[in-house]
Amino acid sequence: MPHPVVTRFAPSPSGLLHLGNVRTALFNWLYARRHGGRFVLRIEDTDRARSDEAQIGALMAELGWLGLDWDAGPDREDAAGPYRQSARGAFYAAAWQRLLAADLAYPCYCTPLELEMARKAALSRGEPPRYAGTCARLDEPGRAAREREGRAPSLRFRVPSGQDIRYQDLVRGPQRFSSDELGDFVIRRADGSAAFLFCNALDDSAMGVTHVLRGEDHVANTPRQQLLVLALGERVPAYGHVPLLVGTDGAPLSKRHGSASVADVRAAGFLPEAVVNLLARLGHSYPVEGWLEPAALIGHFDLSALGRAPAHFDLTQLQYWQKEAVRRAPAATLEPWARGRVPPGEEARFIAAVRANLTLPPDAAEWAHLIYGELPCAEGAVRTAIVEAGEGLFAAALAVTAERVDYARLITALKAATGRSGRALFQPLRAALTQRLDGPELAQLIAVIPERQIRVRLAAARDLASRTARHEAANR
RNA sequence: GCUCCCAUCGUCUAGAGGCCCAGGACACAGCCCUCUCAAGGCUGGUACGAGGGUUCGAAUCCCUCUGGGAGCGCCA
Repeated sequence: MPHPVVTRFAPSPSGLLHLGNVRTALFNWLYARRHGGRFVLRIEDTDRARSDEAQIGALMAELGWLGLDWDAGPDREDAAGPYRQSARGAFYAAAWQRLLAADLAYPCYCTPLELEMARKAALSRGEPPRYAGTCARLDEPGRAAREREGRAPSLRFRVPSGQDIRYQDLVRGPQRFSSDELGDFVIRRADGSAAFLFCNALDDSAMGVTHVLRGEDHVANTPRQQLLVLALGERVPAYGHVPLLVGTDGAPLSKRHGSASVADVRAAGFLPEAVVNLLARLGHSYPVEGWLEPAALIGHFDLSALGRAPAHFDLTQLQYWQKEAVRRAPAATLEPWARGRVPPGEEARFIAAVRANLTLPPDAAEWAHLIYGELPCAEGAVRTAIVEAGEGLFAAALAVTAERVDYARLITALKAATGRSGRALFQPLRAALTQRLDGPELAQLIAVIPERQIRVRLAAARDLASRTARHEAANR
């Protein structure tokens, strides 16, 4: 095994973990696991102002929640670390020195304002707004003069001219760029911090990353990063660019599409397995339909099955996978949905009774109320069902349940007493006991509704039916 | 403004010149099963963005248009 696969996820800890980002993280993870390789987590926190420890913790918690485990990362350091860029200053400084010494980089004294004006000017001339190379040929006196003006320089990489850069994109196939389309780019900001293009590429090489799957917004970065890595004499990883995730309307996925971040879907109560089953198929097709356990997700993952068109994230698809996930979830996963809403100790029995009717936690809350709560007076179709059945049914039911509640005994007795069966029997009973016409099997429900509530509800139904009957008789 | 990429049912997708008047899944509708809902089973409608080529033959190849996405930063 000459080249063990190493992939990575390199988020910047600013803001929430976006679904589009985790999808690329997932692809990298799947690819590494598929090939028995390593998956590493690197925190890109060079931009100090935008990062904080709490965010890093949250980010790791969310990845872990999804089941994406990493072999090395900020909490699992190894020889290739440190895995947070804020701790890699010395390493970057050494690289800048080497580039400077070889004249492959130069200080740039242009101010943000000057650059902005140059960009606008280029744009109005119909040219791409790339760096013009103003400081590229500055000699020592020129630099000294600018230093005296108090300008803090950034450091730019000197992009060679007239070079052809080609690479084989893992998902887009052969790519070709001319270095002349690339402006000299900043590798160290004026404040001394490392710029993305630079530290991202450098760290990938230093950490032995062999395959980089990332969003297609990085395609144009690839030739720059290759040039840079090559200039430093390091190894270049293979790159694959996956299309971005968009909302149902085709616009980039954002808040207004509902759930756009891992935090959102998690807060809504979606299970990680559901999220992963969906994400793994957005822009990637599996040869098998239906639910896949992590091992199968890994086993069937295939780079050549990655698509090149933007994929739409659709909440109704997530709902479907969620139902599948709930169906398979161990009781312990679902019990928290019940906690605090059902009598202590009843969680397991409650979940067992209603799980087929659950998709998200609010469903559990609703059923908990219908089962254990005080129900108001019946209305609408529920009321009609009760009234239509008549007082006798409920009176008989109360008689049979006076001592204890036994489902089989109750049904048998009611069939005998009323001559009713099937829908004519169950529907009014269901209506009286849950105030719903749909729901889990009655046997299941009766097993969890407290006996006292059963009698209260049956009595309420009986009274409602008799009151209505008298009322109608009086009106006649 | 310039450059690059993409384009099959509402959505996820299969399809790499004849196997496709386009297959599967989700969603939707109907039926069956069933005390109801869900699940399950069956059935149905809905798509190759448009126009030109190439070819005996095109969803598949080429061109134009249209639509979408991305990039051109001291943002990552």
